[in-house]
Amino acid sequence: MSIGFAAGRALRPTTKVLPEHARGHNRSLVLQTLYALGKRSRADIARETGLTRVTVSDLVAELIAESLIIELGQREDARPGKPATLLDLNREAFQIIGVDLSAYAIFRGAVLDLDGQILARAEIPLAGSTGADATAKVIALVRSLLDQATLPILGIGVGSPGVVDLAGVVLSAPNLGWKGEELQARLVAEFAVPSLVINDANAAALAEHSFGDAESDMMLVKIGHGVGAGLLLSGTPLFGSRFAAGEIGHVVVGTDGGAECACGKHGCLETWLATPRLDAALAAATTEDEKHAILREAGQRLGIALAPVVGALDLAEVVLSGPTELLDGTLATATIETLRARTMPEFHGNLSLRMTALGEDIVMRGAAVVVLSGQLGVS
Amino acid sequence: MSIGFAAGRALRPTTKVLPEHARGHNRSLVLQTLYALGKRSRADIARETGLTRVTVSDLVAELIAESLIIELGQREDARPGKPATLLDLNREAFQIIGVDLSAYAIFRGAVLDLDGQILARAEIPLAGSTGADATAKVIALVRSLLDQATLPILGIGVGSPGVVDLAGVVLSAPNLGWKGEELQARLVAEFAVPSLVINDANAAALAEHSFGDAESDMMLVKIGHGVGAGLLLSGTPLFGSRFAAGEIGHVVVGTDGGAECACGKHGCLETWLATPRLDAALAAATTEDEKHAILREAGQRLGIALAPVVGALDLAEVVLSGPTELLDGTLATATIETLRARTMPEFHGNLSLRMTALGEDIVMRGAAVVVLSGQLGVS
DNA sequence: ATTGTTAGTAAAGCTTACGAACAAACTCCG
DNA sequence: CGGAGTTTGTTCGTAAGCTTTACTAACAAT
Repeated sequence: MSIGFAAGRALRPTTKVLPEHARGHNRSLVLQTLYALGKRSRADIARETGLTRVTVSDLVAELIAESLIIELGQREDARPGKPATLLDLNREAFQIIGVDLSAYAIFRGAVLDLDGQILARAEIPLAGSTGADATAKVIALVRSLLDQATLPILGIGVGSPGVVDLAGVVLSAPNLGWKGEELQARLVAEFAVPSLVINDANAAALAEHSFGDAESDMMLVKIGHGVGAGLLLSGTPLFGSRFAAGEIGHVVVGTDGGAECACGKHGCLETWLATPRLDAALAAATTEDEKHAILREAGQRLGIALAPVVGALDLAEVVLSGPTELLDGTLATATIETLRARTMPEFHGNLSLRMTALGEDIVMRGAAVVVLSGQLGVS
Repeated sequence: MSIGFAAGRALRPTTKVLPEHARGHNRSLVLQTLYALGKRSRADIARETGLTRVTVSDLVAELIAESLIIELGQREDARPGKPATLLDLNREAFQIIGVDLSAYAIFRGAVLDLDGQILARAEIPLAGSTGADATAKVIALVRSLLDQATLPILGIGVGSPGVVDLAGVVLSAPNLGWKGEELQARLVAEFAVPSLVINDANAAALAEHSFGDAESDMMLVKIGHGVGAGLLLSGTPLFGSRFAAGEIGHVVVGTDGGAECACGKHGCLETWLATPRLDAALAAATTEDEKHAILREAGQRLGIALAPVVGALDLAEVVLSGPTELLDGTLATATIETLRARTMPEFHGNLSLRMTALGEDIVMRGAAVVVLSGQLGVS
């Protein structure tokens, strides 16, 4: 009496599932195996997935016909039995457009290969554009990237600030003046290419998971002009009941006041950590000790705000993304110390906090992951 | 190129899926429809699930053969066409054992019907038992409940305090002296009945979702001798990377010290909210104003701790479970006011906080939900 | 009585995955 | 060198699952 597909506890079923859906799943499973583990024979894939060689051969034939997989010739090493024919994702067949709308005053984008490597870049200054003008700049940026692509495009991925729903509608992005902007639909209409729009911090979290060997339960805190977070739970991004998960910039920290925020409250996380505020405070400081104290305070505030989240979600890992010169060092150290001091050591002793190694490209690469995941079921 | 079964974003596939799994899913879908919506004809179910009448008939025949569904006879109301044969879950066919190990100094249990109604109760004083003795008392309690059951048992559900993994091993429950206690396996070995052990707060959250019309993204905060939480995200309980999700009792609250906790830290959530502490503080208070202030303070502390969690997860609802005389009123009011003041009104303005209506039976009923969900895919 | 509608079933067909069996191609070892 | 054993990948036939099509049964409306 086995129910549902989730391991562990059963999910409440909500929609019918047909055998063809199961096939789609198994198809992705084959792609996933090749994507993650590299060159493999059909028999290897069968062993790793639990499917039979027959079924794998069938799926592989279909995928070869679609040019998603290629045969690489026979395996070299000498061993008994008929030599295996190696397969791999056809990594030379497609490219991906990744776009990052979260930087200050500039939209950035890149052409990436299926492994997430950046092949070409483009950017366009925002120059104060909002609303429809900002949308036009996104379109222009994507167009210039498509010109630079040298292979067919698997899809367009966009990491946008603000609240983004599952249909890629930017429900709210104050800085860009968007409210209910149907960006994903617009991209599909404009370019007739599969397009996916997702929140910037969620994209970053996915990038860190795919390319930065992050754990499956992690939180990525993105610090820039604003402060936001992306949450990965069991490897899946969390969207929240109103698609506003991770919007922690305006959560009040501590019980002792704090500076006034643009939102009207006092002591929001952003008042402690947004880079303009930090830069200003550091510029006003005269001694190294003062600067040190400012960064320590900021790190502690972040730790105070994150402690309940880390505890409630039992997170294994927190990753910071933002200007290294501000975050790495004193600030990060203060954050992890505060986090450890305010949570259960038994449960969270091996909690780790680190900077992302993906730098400024994290959102673009995360946008590429969204495309890979959405189009191939791979990540 | 549709991938995966999750709506919205694709999941990374991890295991093969066969047509028979799809059938299990659709089977649950039929049961779920009858469970949630009540009496229905085959044709009704077909319309609601999207499956064809043929497939529904086939599944129903199988379920009738297993006595999980019964035919109730023809629909009464007059309308054109052949009269429909109404079906329903065979609610008289099975009963469920639900056990709550989270109360102070006592284990409680009940025999429940498939609708979660309590048919009989039993309890056994803990009398200081820990370790194997405590386990023996669980077994004894279940045995006495099985004696009271009047129908075959669908399964045994247990809500245990502490950290419980997906195999029903209580990894850690300090008050019961359990460390790696394989309670679920023990119950199966002892009674040869499907058994499921889950964390008490998670069970409570599931009960609130199934019987207390809670939203799908909610947090249930359980306040008693300790403080813990159960999180439901898209209707699914969150377990966390080390199965310790919801363990917020020892998260430090605020930036202004606080009483010393049994864990060694100062200002843990439990030092503000655990019922023995609250009772003691209230007993020491002389005036009504003082008592009011104590409850206000406790509520505010809870709000301070929950605000980052509510913000990060974009929760729509927080439910409190525990002694009504302490929680309902001043404390709950202070909590929701604090929560609102410390989160984004745009996103969380319609956040609601309320007491559970399920009272002391919440964990037992949640344990029953776990059985229903695990055995039938229904909840 | 005729017409039209609804419920449920039967038959046939398609898709998907599986197991059995086999040919090809290799290594190993006497 | 040549047989034995191993491994790969394919072919063939089968079982399971859902769909479409077509049917019968049973009713209301006219």
